[in-house]
Amino acid sequence: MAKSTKENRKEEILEAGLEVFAEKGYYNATTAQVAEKAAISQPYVFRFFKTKEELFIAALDRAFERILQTFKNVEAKPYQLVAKMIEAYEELSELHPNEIAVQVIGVSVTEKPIQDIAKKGLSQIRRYTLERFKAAGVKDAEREASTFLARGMLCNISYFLDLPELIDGKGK
Amino acid sequence: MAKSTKENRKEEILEAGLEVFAEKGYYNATTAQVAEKAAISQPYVFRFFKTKEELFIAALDRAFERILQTFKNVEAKPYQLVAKMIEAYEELSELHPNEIAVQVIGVSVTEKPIQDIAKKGLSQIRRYTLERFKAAGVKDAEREASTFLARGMLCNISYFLDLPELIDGKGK
DNA sequence: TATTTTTGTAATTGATTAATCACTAAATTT
DNA sequence: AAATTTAGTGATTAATCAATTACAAAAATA
Repeated sequence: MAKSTKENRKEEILEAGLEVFAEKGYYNATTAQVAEKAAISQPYVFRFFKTKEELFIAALDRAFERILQTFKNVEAKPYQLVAKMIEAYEELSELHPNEIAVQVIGVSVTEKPIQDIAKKGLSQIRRYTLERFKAAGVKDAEREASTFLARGMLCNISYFLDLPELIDGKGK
Repeated sequence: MAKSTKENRKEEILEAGLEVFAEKGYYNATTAQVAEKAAISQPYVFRFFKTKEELFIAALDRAFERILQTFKNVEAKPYQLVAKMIEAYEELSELHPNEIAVQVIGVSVTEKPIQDIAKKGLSQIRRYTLERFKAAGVKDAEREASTFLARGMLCNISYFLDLPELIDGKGK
């Protein structure tokens, strides 16, 4: 059985944070709830993250990092690239639903340092997708990339609000 | 010069609320800031809206109501329907930027009564758009409607985050 | 085994803010 | 002009919570 190292503890708290933030949002989540989920005392959270904001940033950053990495791992022949990327996204959102929720939440938080992470995340995804589309010879790559991003965000929202009707069931 | 009737006052507070919420988000907006912008005392806000939540709901509801109405007012021949609707949306977002911001904010607030308004608003827009597209004989109307909604939401986010690069400059 | 470092908690604080209360002045009605 | 309703404010409260402090026990080290 693995011993609870320092990094290990930090990871547990981050994971607890993801859960609580996903459920309650940034402002309604309390550090006490995070602590409880991580099975430690409330003040101990601050030994690993200086502020609640810093903890949320770590969570948001992970969410964006993972989705970008997921896209980078997609291998596909040009003609099936878009389909494969959608597939990768769908897989990820089943595997890490909390990270999806945190993305939605992060976008409308007004604290500057958090907003900056959200901006960076969205920018990177958009940039990477565009490059990939271009390289695959996708027609009208600019538009396809922003539509791809847009539909992805709407999926996230639809998941977060529990409003499945927002997206069309049967894909094109 | 128009006298300040009761309805008039309520309207002023709602307008002030829209401004403050758009700038600070739901949780960071204080009723004192709303009051200041409306040039009244903080407690007086509560004579018109029982709670801060109720004020936000009124603001969010107005935002969704306006966008739906805007779409309903669009007249266009079938082949130019989509273009006209995009045009209408763009006009509206220049005319009422605060309502756009409030839509983004409303989507990730976790208070149930607020979330319900957001769900209703999105649902209605999606439903109406779909009907309209179908009636105009748009091919693959389901998909076009959700793409339309998705791109609209991404526009809102891109506006709220001040991240214009998210959407492709030159429309197709 | 004495000392220091690490891991952890209980108790407290300090700031914030929605909402209420207690009240006054001005209109309006009788 | 007395009585009542309407419009409005200053002061207060009650709750919440992020963050700090002060401490204790266990582990590691000398």
